[in-house]
Amino acid sequence: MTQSDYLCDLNDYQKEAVVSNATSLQILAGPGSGKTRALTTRVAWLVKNKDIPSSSIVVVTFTNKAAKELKERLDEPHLLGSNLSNGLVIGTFHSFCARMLRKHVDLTPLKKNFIIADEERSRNMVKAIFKEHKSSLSPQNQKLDSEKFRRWISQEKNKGIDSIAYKSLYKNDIEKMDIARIYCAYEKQLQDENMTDFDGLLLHCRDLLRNNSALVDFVEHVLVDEFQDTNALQYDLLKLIARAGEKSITVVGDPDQSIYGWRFADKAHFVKMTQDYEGTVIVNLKESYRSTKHILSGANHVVSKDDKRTPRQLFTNNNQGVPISILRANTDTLEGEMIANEIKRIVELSDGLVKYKDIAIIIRMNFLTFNFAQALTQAEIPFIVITGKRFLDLLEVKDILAYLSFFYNHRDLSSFIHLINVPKRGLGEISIKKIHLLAIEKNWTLVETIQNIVDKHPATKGMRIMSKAILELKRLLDLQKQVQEKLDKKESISDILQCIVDSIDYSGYLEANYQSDYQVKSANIEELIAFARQQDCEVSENEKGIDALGRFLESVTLCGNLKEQEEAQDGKVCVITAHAAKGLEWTCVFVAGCEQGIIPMERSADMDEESRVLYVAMTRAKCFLYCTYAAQRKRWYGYQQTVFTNLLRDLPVTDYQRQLPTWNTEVRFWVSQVLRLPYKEDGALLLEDHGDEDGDK
DNA sequence: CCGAACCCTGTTTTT
DNA sequence: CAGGGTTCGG
Repeated sequence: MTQSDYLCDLNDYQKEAVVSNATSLQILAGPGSGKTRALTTRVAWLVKNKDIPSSSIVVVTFTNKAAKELKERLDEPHLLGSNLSNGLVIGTFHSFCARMLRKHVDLTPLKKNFIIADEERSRNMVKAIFKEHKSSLSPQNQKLDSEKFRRWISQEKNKGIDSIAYKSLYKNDIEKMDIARIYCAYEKQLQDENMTDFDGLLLHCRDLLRNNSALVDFVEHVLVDEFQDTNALQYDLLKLIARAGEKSITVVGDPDQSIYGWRFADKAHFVKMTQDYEGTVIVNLKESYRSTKHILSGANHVVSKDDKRTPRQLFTNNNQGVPISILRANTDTLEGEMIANEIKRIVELSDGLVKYKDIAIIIRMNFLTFNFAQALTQAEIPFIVITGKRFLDLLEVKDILAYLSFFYNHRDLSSFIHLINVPKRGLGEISIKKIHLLAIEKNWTLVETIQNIVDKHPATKGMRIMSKAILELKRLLDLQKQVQEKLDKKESISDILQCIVDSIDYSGYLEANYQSDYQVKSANIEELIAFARQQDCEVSENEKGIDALGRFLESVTLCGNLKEQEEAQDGKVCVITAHAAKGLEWTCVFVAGCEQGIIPMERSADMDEESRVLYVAMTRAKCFLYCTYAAQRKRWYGYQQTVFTNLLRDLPVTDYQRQLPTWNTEVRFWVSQVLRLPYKEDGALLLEDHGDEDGDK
């Protein structure tokens, strides 16, 4: 078979990974070693050289962003081109599972039109259940808050233990039976409302595949991105999809970048995989193209704190660069100013090499954003804060989505509770409870129940609900019917949203309840409708109506950030958490707040993971890396003394400096080399139109 | 059922 | 200090 030209640009390690015939392959990819390139090229190779139809290839990622990026890369003509890539199954674990469950819903405990409960719903649900069961719990457990229980439940689910299994597993443990009771009640509630949560998608899908293995007959090869982030349940799922080695599996990842332990991810799955799949081949992408030697060496020092770690041989042929700048400020405000000043200096002195968009401030915790947002605003530096807050988590968006959700799934109690007093309708907890209980007793949906209450059905005799409230319920029903009609007529989701917003006079509600934020919130609603309109265009004719609504709700739950990506570049400095920054890179990076208690975080369960978080943050930098800290930081109120992080305290002296990097012709020259930008021999740069050096376009 | 007054706790990271 | 929770009085 002739070597195709798309393999030419690869280095030896990458090539070995791409063309491996192993049925079980691990690609260990350190920061900047061409992970995405190896993965996408391997997919192209499987299709083009091994004649595997693209529809038999499944690519799983953890984030929507990663899925999107892979898809875009594969669409490029020199890899697959959009023709060949079309049939690929590519998406997050959650979207893959959701797709399977919808398609084979009859084989699952879920009912048609099930919806996915996001975290807030799940939280509210557990909170309510906890409250209800509180008195019957052991004294210790009564003192805990519902959030603890939710986490325990989630943990069990991600271990693959469902409520029934949990109950029987711990039937002799009084403390754990408290959890079991809440777990079971929670699951029952989900089922009653025809819902499942994020974890449930995976768990249900596992059961589905376990009992119906033929459903994944179509799969020839499964590829997994960021494998270090897999938890036990996801690992089981992969095993089911790959039929435990019968089909081929390729995983790509980096144990050193495993920073999701708190979400039950376990990098030990790399080892487990070699045990579970005989003849697993491991390829190490040893060359890093991203950072200078100084940065790589400093980062390596940090991650090596973990003595249980297998050492790596990551090297770079990049320039030595300058030592990492470790900068101290007296207060957090001054830290912000210091960074702002340095950003200005870089942009000025780099002579066009480094622009605002090439700079990031990476932080460990979201509450630090405020500090830097303020400093950057004051310095008039354009910036964007990537909060990780999802668009759909905005209250105003949820208000409207609750209506949509309720009209889609008539058993959706949590949406009903959410929407019933937005705007105020004079129904309190008691009335809602009555409606809920009646619905359960008669096995009516909530919509049917309300209908019967309004119609004064004999069974509702004993219900004492205020006449004003009855009137409001009637109006709600009218809206529901109107929406149903629109769905039957297959009208677009955006029109339906608009109809809901108008009919409940939502802007009036916003105006009355939020004086200052009113306009922002209205704009967000506009944004939601615009997003729906965009989705409307992508839906095929025969899928309109109720199914389109289901798809819309699913995509909006599973993919929280609708807009952040595009905004990210655009000539702005980026303020971002280490977790959100994984997979990204900038010419210049400030890792801010390098203090004991912040990095490593005070009550982190796993200190080794903390060093990996810092490792990830540091390895985002290509040319310049600053680690900054403030001797005093505002905590909740008042200032607190801080100390420099232990993780960086013993960096070898050659690896850091306590001053700002110098800029001169020589520096600009090696920077242009590391960035792979065009230059002249004499060091004068050709900077016109070098385009987007991040290479992700 | 609602709002005002009061008490408490307490700052991760996110599909 | 703030935001969520609880209590109490209309």
